[in-house]
Amino acid sequence: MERERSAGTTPRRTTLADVAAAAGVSRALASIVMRGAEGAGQATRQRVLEVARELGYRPDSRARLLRSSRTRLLGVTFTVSEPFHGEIVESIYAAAEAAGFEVALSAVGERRPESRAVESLLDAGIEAALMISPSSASVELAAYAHRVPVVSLLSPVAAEGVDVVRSDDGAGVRAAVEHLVSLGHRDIAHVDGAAAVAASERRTAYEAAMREFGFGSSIRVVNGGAHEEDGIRAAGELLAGPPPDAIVAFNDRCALGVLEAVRRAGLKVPADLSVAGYDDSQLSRLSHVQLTTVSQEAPRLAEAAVACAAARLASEEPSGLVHQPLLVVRATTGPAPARV
Amino acid sequence: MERERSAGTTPRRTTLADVAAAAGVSRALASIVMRGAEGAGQATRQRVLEVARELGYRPDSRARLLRSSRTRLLGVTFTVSEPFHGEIVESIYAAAEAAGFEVALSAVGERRPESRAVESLLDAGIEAALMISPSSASVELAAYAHRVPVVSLLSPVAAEGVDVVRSDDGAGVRAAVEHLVSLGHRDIAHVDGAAAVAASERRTAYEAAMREFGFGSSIRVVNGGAHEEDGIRAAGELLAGPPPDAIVAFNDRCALGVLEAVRRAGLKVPADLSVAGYDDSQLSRLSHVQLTTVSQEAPRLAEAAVACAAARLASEEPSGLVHQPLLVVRATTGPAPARV
DNA sequence: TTGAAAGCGCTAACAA
DNA sequence: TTGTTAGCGCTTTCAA
Repeated sequence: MERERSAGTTPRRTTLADVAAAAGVSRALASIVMRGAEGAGQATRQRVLEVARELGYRPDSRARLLRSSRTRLLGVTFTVSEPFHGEIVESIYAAAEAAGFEVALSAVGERRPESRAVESLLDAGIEAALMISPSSASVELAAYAHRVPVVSLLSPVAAEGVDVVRSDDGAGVRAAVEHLVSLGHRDIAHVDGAAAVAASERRTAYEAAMREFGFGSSIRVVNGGAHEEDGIRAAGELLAGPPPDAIVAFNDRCALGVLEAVRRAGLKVPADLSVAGYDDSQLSRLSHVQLTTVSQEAPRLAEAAVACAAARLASEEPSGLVHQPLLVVRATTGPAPARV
Repeated sequence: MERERSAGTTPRRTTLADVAAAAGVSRALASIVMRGAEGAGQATRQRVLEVARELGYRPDSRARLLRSSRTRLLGVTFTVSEPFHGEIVESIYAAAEAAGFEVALSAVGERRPESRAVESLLDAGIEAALMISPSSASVELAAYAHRVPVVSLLSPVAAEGVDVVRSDDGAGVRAAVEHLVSLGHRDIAHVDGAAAVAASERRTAYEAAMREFGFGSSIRVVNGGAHEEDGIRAAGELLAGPPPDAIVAFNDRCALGVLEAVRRAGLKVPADLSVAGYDDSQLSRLSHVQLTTVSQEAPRLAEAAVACAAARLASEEPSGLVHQPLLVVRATTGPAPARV
């Protein structure tokens, strides 16, 4: 079965020149119309647009990208195996579109280092890079930032010229602890994120909050991590001794592991023990999970990141880089059990 | 703080012309060397490469894409909220690189229809499109296929000119059923995928396998879906009456829901009831899940898809489009309980 | 083996 | 308001 597009027969794609010719105007004018730029009369505009639609014209992004100084293209690096990154990516598309930007995606994975992901975006002509949880060293990030504005999402890296958009983890953790305290819990433990991004900030905030509420003496931090396995292991350690009243986990995936271990140990959640996560990921919203967690509000984070990039491109100072997280109370936290 | 890249100061990126000039050759020759094409002497090649490295030259993909007829760019559409898609994407990067292709990603999401995802790739100059679980109608797919070779991954769509790369779901489900039968199970139920892609094929295969093993009379299909919630709901229905020996779920996420409901009903897995999933997703591999499942082997699927696209581009007939899945036995299936 | 010339499809100065 | 003229950085004939 021969296809239309097979060797030789390829029906050339409609170009701007075709549209211009059919509408009886110059290419430049057609370009102005297609871009919605000013400099064309009402009548012409109508006609060109009409013709373009009839011919099924679509601008060639390669040519556009090559030629224009303002590509209005935003590069995004994300880790393909992180569900929360996916949520942010989706929101970035929406925010970018609203702000008149296109989006170029580049995945980071086990066999695809972040450096390659960024380089390929740079080669593609992005105007700014949004990096979700960047893992590159500060010097590398600074080098990228030397080329285009770089916005780090989620991770509070300190690199010259890199803007950090994130939610206030300290406030988020504090809110979780406060919520548990208000439910009567005292012996609140923390399963931390170990070497994960933002782990130390959350750990510190947990300790500060415990002291603030007068439970400095019951501070208990266990080495955890960012994934389910880590939560299970950490909770295992925690339950080897007398169980705490409640556990604040580094993130949702970790919290899921904690929940699993806690239930496996025969304890009821939240009757015997409350658990809180962090991220408000889709996982936490599942009907059988109903995890109390802290939302970073992906859509707003994405908006802030896009706005930040836009500001830098307009040589303005970005604002609203730190966003206040939101406690989402679901079913894994409840009143503390009556004390002995 | 002024940045180097701020207004006016932008240090022009090194171009091929710079490299050519520095190496004392023509742009054309430098291009040949950079592409690794033939037509340059050993010495020249060395020198040009050296100079390029010194100057930190990186080819501009926009220009390259615009000019060359063979862009060697593969477009990939995927759904950002589907973990399994992510696994495939990662494997596609590896397979594409091995085959000398670049990859352009375009996400499909709730607010970003597949049509937009594909169109943007087309505008970017892709040579072929790999669509993971495409949801577009046949006519649309056929229209895309009219422009570039289109490969559908996972979903067995029937559209003119679209190649389907997938694993043999029938064989996979049959293997799961056979496994359960060999463990002594008879009353094996199926929670199907409802309207999900490939659901009907798996359902049919389940029924066929049950008949094949002589348990046609205990065929039991419950309306499920592709996500955890669906599994919970379906298992709830199933457990309203006398529970089956084993359950084969549409996919892993559904199986996770089934597991949850089963355990909530006080049954032990696999002591009281065995559960099998489909996909061998990362979820299924988690230490506390250890789900018996059927692997579609993402890396091999990705390789096959890339090979298929490459074949089409070379005007050859693709082969190896249907891949044999692999049963992965973990901890959620075990011997049938002793019968009454 | 090398180089000169001609564009890919588009945008951006400028002039009319 | 419109059209003309130059390219963006690269690849691709074609001739030397």
